[in-house]
Amino acid sequence: MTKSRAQQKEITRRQIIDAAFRLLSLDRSYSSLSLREVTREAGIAPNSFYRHFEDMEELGLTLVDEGGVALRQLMRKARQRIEDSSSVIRISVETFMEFIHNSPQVFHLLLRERSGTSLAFRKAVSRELQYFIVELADYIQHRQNYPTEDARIQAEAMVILVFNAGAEALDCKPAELKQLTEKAIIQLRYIARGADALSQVKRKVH
Amino acid sequence: MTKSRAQQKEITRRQIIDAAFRLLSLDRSYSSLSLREVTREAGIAPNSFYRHFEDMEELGLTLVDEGGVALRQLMRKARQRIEDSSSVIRISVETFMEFIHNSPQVFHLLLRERSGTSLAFRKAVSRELQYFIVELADYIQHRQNYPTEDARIQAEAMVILVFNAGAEALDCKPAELKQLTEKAIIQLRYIARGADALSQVKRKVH
DNA sequence: ATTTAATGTATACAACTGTACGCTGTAAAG
DNA sequence: CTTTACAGCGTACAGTTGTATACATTAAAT
Repeated sequence: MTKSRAQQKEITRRQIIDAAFRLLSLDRSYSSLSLREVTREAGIAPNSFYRHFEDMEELGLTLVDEGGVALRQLMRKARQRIEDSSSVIRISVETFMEFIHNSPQVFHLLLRERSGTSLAFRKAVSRELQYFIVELADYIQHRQNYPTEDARIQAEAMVILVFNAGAEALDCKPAELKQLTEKAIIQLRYIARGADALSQVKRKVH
Repeated sequence: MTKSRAQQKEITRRQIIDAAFRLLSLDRSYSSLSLREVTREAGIAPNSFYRHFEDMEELGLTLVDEGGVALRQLMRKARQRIEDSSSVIRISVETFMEFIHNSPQVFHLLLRERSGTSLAFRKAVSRELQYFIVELADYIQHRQNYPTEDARIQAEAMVILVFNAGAEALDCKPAELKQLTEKAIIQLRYIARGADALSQVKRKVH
């Protein structure tokens, strides 16, 4: 049986996406990739690219999307692990650091395009981050019943700090990785504790 | 009197540096600039570039350096302002946000090259950040006499969060800027308060 | 069975890049 | 005054880029 047209197209599309991910590394950002480079890596003719994406931008947004999905899947597993453990913070941070270790390309993409030159990219990455922030804020609010706004501000700080620890992890030796994780955990505990203390003050005043 | 040779060279060098800064914007990162583009903006011949810098990388490192100097100068002014005020955190964050507003190009550069493709750039930006972190850690340690390590972790979290607020500020409407500043201030207070609480626990245990 | 439509290719081109080479003018050194 | 050294320019070249156009193949629609 020969492949259907749609199937074959999907295969080629995947080749392009995978090729692009493969090309990302410590010293290669998405914006530094050329269309031809991607098609070369994918093993197709330059013009064939246009049969699947209008732009390098469109491909990039697809990558961000896929990266986001992968990240969310992993963090869902983290939540399962949390149920067996005492420390939410520790499990979450460690899971995230594992993700970065296992698929650094995805994190490279998100990290760099978060402050990149394309507004569409920035928005896309921001959306992925918001996903985590909202979820974490819900968790916090549900657990400690803070005001919504406070929970969100707290969640945001936490996500940013974990993200930052990930960024540092990319450049550091594997030996220092553990230390980096511990640092992030301490930082999140500062925030959790501080938010706790300050929200109690608030309630007394009211 | 005609200009001395060294003087004229310095002038041209400045033209290159200024041109590069001028070209940086929301949708133009340093790594996306070409050598020819910079020389065009500077009003010199492409080859003249080499009389002053070996590389675009060398120019870029110079820009990071200059940006760092400008930033440090401003924060020194902030410290003067602090003496007249009660809130260290508020003054520092507001001063930083003003800096970003006044010279966004410098911040763009630091923000993007912090996670860019050049190791030298990343190290250079990291050095600038360390400068703030160490200084802030000293301040914290002196004021609350924390353990050195704890103060550093706390300072790092603070600097990261302020830097992040700056990143968000670049993309937001001027009206939301105030709100962003307040958010960062709250986040830093969480950290300050949390670190306080946790270090007291530590002392009791010892 | 014939036509249609779409995936993929090869060729081509103009734009842009970094930089090598050689020249000019002139400040500085002798 | 003569010589040297060097900032700056013009030309040139090979390499890369995005993409327009035309064409081949073949699954799907008629």
